[in-house]
Amino acid sequence: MMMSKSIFALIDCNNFFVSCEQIFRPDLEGKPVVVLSSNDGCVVARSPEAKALSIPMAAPAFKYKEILARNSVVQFSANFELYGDISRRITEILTSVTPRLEVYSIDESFLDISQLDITDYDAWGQTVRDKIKQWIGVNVSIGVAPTKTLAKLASQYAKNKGEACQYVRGPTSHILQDMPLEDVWGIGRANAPKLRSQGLATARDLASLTPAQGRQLIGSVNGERLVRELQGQSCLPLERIHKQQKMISATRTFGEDTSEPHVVEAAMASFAARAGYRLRSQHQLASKLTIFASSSYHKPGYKRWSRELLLDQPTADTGLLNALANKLFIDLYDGTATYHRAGVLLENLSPDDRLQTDLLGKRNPKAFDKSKRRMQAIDQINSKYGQRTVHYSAEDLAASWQPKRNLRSPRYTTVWTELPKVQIQ
DNA sequence: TCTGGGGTCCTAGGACCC
DNA sequence: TCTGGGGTCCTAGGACCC
Repeated sequence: MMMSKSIFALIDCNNFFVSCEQIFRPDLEGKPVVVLSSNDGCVVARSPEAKALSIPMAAPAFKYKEILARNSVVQFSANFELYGDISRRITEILTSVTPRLEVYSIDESFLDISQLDITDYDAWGQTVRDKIKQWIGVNVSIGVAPTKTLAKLASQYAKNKGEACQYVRGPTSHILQDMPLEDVWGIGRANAPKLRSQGLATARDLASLTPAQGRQLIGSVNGERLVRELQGQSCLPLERIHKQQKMISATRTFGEDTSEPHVVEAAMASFAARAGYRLRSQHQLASKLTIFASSSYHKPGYKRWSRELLLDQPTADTGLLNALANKLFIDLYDGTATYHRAGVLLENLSPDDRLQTDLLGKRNPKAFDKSKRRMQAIDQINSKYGQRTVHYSAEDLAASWQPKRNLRSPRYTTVWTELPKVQIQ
């Protein structure tokens, strides 16, 4: 039997967060623009003009204050409501290209295009790019190859060259020779120097290893898979089925450090509410709850505290999560620490459609149904009238922990009061 | 003064069991 | 000298991704 050869396309949005901001601010086209992480701490997206100023990815904004000011770099606080909505619209277009699609991250999707009748990948890529540019206003770079790892590499190359699409047929492509091994998907900070010390330098060098050497040098099955993928042998299938998440977390660095227990308690209550909401929207229950708090990693005496709890009955009830998180915090609080960051983690997730009854009879289906209805009511009200219309009073104990995002743009597409205004003259 | 947030997977090693 | 061996399960921590 002939196996048809797989062909993947990776569609990668260029400077995605910055591109989203520029959709509604065309006046910023061609200008240096950056988007900052929570608390306006780090640079997480840069326009080409900002990259040209040698502002690195993840640069702490305060260290680059001078450069940002001197070059009139326009700065935004991250606006994830907006980016998520733009991302969803791009996914819609890609789904019309082929339903065989994997949304890999907010700004990247893999398509399985093996079954599409394409004779000229460059022309096909150009069409897809033009459509997304015209309908959404975001530029993408596209890589086409027989494996996901090669498609990643190809799109990276296209982006660097300012081209719409790059096709990589296999490991002998010159593109592998020009690509430093640091840029290969799966080679990170720890492995790159190790490989360099072995005399390896490029993607081509990695592709010339045997799978066994890959396993030995990079470690574990990942190393073996990575080498095979670079050689053109597809090991990473398209993951179409929406996988259930294994963990849900809500964590924040505070707007200002605090020693006040009630401030941290308010934060924990908000984290529990946020995590609980996300748990319910995925129709899951959690039976492990962890809270943590830490001092600043960048100050001497960095310390991290955590407490965890296994529930004998899985839940998605914010009220309960809240109460338990608070109990854990009272146990954790030592009265002397200065807290910089904290969070709530939910694990041991299971589907919420059936509540397993246990032999000891600890589980109470009636209480479970009541909680479920209560949470549904709260979620419905909040989705109709806006986030936090109904919330737990513990969240109101303090607001000073909330991260600063003074430079956030309007949520143009998801909040009525923040719609773009059009002026007709 | 000021350094993000949210994930996944893998492995080593300890606990435990027979 | 020498102290069983083999299996499973769980967790912590590392490495990676965007």
